[in-house]
Formats: sequence, C-alpha cells, structure tokens
Amino acid sequence: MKKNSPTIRDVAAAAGVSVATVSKYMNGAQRFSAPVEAKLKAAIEELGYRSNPLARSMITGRTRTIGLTVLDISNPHFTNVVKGANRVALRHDYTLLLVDTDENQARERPLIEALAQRVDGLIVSSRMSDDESHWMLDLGKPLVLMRRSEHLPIPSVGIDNRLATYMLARHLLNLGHRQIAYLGFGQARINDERIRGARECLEEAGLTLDVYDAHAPTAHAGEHACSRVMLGPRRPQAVMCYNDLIALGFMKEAASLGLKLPQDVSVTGVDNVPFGEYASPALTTVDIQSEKMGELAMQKLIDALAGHADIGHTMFDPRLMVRESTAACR
Amino acid sequence: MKKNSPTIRDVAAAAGVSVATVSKYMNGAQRFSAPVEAKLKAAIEELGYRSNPLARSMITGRTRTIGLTVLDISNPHFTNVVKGANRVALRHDYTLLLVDTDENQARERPLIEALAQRVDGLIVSSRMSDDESHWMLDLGKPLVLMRRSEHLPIPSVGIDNRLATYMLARHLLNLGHRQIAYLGFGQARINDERIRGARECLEEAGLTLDVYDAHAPTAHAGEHACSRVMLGPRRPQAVMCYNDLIALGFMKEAASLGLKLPQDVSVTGVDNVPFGEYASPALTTVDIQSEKMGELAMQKLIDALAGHADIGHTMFDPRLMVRESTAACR
DNA sequence: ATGAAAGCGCTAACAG
DNA sequence: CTGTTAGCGCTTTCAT
Repeated sequence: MKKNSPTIRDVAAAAGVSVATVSKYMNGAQRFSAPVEAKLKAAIEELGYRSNPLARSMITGRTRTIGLTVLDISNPHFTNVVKGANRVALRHDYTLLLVDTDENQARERPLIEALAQRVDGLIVSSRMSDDESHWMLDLGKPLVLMRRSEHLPIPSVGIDNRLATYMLARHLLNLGHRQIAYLGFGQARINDERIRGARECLEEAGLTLDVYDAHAPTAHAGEHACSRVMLGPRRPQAVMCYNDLIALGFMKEAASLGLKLPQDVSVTGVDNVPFGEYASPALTTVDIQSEKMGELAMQKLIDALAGHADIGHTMFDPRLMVRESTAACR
Repeated sequence: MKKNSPTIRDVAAAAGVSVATVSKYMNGAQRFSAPVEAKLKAAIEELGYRSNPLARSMITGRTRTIGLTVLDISNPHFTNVVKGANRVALRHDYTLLLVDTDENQARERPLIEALAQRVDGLIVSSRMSDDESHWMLDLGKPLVLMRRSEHLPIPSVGIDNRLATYMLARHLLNLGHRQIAYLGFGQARINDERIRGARECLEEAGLTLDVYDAHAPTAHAGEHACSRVMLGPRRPQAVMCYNDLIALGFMKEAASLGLKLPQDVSVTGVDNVPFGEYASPALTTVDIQSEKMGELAMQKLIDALAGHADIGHTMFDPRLMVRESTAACR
C-alpha cells in the first residue's frame, strides 16, 4: 500500500536530463527534441511518475480546487446545486471540495475560513446576512454567493424570491382561494422575501396572509406543523410552504389527518426538487433552477479566476410548475 | 480581494522570535515562556496569520482531507452516504473532497487517480468489478470500498444484497403474490446478487422470477419501464425494483396507466431513501442504512490512517420497511 | 525553551 | 531546446 512515489528528480536522473526539463515536459510547456522526449516518456512510464500537485500548488499558488459550502446536502435543492457546479468544474478540470455546514450557523465561519485556504475560490451558501458577511471579503479568495448580496461587492446568483411566492399566490387566487396560509422557515434569510411576495399579491386582492413557522426546512418539520395549521381556528383553503420538503411533509400529515388533497386544501412548495413530481398528488411548486444555479455560480467563479471580473448578481426567473396539489377552491 | 497573507516569517519577525518557534507554537508542540507566548499571540492576532496548509502538507505528507467518490450525488442513497461520512470526518477534523463520477464508468479511474494525490485516503463507490479494480492497490493511499470486495485486500462496507431481496420476496409471498417481477438495473454489479436473493426465495416456493431491466437507476427510467412490465403478456402481481428511485418512477407511471396501487400491483424498492415515506402509497422497501454506511466507511478509513489496520468487510443488515405500496394479493 | 539550517517536490526566471 | 539556480511556506532535526 505505501509507496515512496518517485519525484521529479528521479525522473530527471533516469532520463538523463534536468528537473527543469521534466517539469516543462509535464506541463506541456514547450516542444522537445525527439530523443529527449522519448527518454522522458520512457522514464516516466517506467517509474510510474505522477507529479505532486501539492508541491506544484505551493509555487503556482493555485490548487485547481473549488470549495463549495451548502447548508445541508440532504436537501435535494443543494444536491442539484452540487451536481451543476460539479459538472462545470469537471469540464474546466477543477475538483470540488464540498463542505456541508449542516445548518449549523456557528460552524459556518470557521469552516469557510479553513476551506478558503485549500482552494482557489469558493461558492458559499450561508444563512448570514450581508452585514454579518463582511469577513468573507478578507478571505483573499474569489467568491460567489448563492443569494443576492445587496451591499457586498461579491458576485452572486439567486432567484427572485419575492416573485416566486407572488406567482404562487396569484395562482391560488386564480383558483378561487381566499384563505391562504404561509408555512415558512423563519431562520432562513429569504423567508421574509417570500412572505413579502405572497403578501403583496394577496393585498392587491384585499386579502391577508396567515403566517406560520416550521422549525426546520425539512419534511419532518412540515409534518409536525400540519396539525397546527389545519386544525387551528383559521383553517386555510391553501397553504404555501417555504420549500418543497416542508410541503411534502405537510401533505403526508394532512392525508393522515383525513384531509383529501387537493380538494380539502391546496399545497405549494418552492424549489422543484426532483421528488415533488413523484409525490401524490404531484406537488405544485416553483422551479428555481437549482442545477443551473450551481452551474452558473461555478462558471462565474471560474471566470473570476481567469481574470474576468464580474461583480454582479444574476437572478434566475422562477417558473411556476402547476401539478396536482393545487385545485380550484370548492 | 487579493491579499498577500502573512507568512510564518512575518510572524517570527513581528514577534522577534525564530520561525521554528512560531511553527512549534502553531502546532502546540510544546510549552513556551510567558513573554514569548504573549508576543507570539499578539503578533499572530495582529497580522491575522493563518498557517498555510499546503506548505504543511508538503512536509508532513498529510492533507487532512479524505476523498469520496460517488456514482451520482443526485441519488439520495449517496447523499446520505456523504452525510454520514462527512459527519465523522468533521468530528476528526478532516474535510471531504467529493467527486461525483456521474455514472460515467470510463471517467472513474482517471478521476480517482487524480483524487488520490490530493488526499490522505479514499472511500470509493465504483461500478468496477474486483478484477478491474486491482489498480486501486497501487494508489498508495488507504482505501475503503463501498461494497464487498471478495478478492481484494481492501476494507469495505456494504449490505447483504442477496438477503435484502430475499426478504422482500418473502414478504410478497406472504402477501399471497405468485406472479412476481424484478425490475433491475443490469449495469450495477450488485444487480445479480439482488436477483439471486429474490430467485432463491421464489424457487423455494416453486415459483420463477420475471426479470426486466431499467436503463438507469433513476425514477425516470422506472417510469419508462413501467408500461413494458405492466402491459406486457406476463403482467405481474408484484414488482420488485432495483432501488427506490426506479420504484417511485414506476409507481407514478403505473398510476398514470390507470392502475390502483397497491391493489392492482404491489411495488417495492431498495435503499429507503427519505422520500419513499412521503410517496403515496408510501414505499415498502429495505433500509440499507446509507448514512451509517458512510459513517462506518469514514471511521474505517480514519482508523486505517491512524495505523489500526482493519482489512475486512462489514456487512450491514438490511431491514424491511413495510409501508403502503405492498398489499395482500387479491 | 529557542534558533539555525536543511530541505519537502516542484516551478520560474534566467542563462546558455 | 535544455540546464542552473532560487525559492514557495513550512516542519524538523540538531544545536545551544
């Protein structure tokens, strides 16, 4: 198992050339005379030489590695982000260093700071507000944020959360719903934007939004919150959930409670996780293009690494995906 | 954005000590006189010094990074593996270098070889057979395989695939089913083991297994295969799927075809992905403890790194999760 | 308890 | 085209 791998010097000796020549050969930096090239090739093959990326990185200052932090890899939204980012990284010969902060706000900073030292750049998904994120500027590494950063000179990608829930609310309104509730996740920074979008839409129709809160952005939390929402004094005709996971849990529990979906209550999510389509009823949601977001974030970072600075926010358009979990209000 | 981070020499100069002293201090290698310690602390704080892990790794030969390759991070099974592995890694102060081979058999080897150079050890999930995997022994790094490796001196973790499908088949038999089909994924090495388990069980009852094949281990492929299985000449009373994703897709399409689940056909999966529980009907499956598998794989690797060699296979027990997608045969 | 010096494996000028 | 020579930032003997 343990092998002292050959160094560039071993190759140089075996091929009868200098280490500089070997180095240049390895990097395909220039052309060589036939005999030298032949000897080089033979020696490398013979010794099974592979250049040490660490040593190389130390000099070049580049690791060809990109760090990506997600809040929870179990959430299919982030899984898709990783998928997209990874695809672009691979294409540009970068590798992904993944860090899952596990929804642990306190760990975020130290984890990210440690990560920053081992990579050429980072894509960060964080629960911190812009004000709390200033230290990121001192990381000394190019950065892309996975959300809008209004007050930070950091490129970012995200979606229009306000519009997403506005669209959802409009859809419910069109179906005739008047009693609409929002089951949010207060700890997410974007929760407020989503509430605002829904409120704006409802207020235009002279309606108000009942807001509830789930304790986590998970299906389990959605299940947990269901009875509180549906068996309380203000039973809604439709429930907009913070994300698909919560919506899925909510729907399951609603069924357990004896409610018929979507007849008794319409439910919506946000994210368009792959599984929403396979739930029954299939979940009406808003596609936020998670995979594309990951791709673009990575592309921006790689561009930045290549010197093409692009300090700007790219906002993906949310797209309403009407499926079976929403129906006309009886 | 760009900052020349201070080096150990800057700190040494600022504190009026030698670099060796700073190094020892950073590594908590020994105790220091009060004045020196105070100056060190001040200088480090002042300059915001953080030691360069690359330079350190070059000397120590250790990166405190573990490489993990998965076939497809979109598959919740692997997501859970990552989750478990990451948790243990973090606890031991290691970081995860994730590589998604994207079900691309050809890319596996180069990707893994490249990965091996940047990490202290690897956890590998691969489609290659033992015979095709001998090159892994020459990686020069501790390795843990995510499946049984009969003929390779490499520690591994996995589950008893034969038993998993045996249990499932027995369950279906108990429910009175006699016409049982298996919708597999032929490209997976473990597909054969799963077929064998189901066959053994059925043969004990004098029955045979109809085998079909999905073109991918995904929900989409399950959907695609459904009509072929259900509308063919040998319509089964129950269908055992290679994994939960295929099963979920299969169920959705079956519903579209006008079949009532589980009355018209019982369906089972394997993996116990989180969403199976939220499908309707909830999916009967076999839990393979994906997260625990990730945890143990990482633990084994870290043990190996610490010198505690453990060349052996650990097999997790599959656990039947009976839910609503299976019912007594009419 | 502290420091001087020798590299780790490689690249990047600069010569030739 | 090929070789010489400095280091990258840090750890590690080995002295003091």
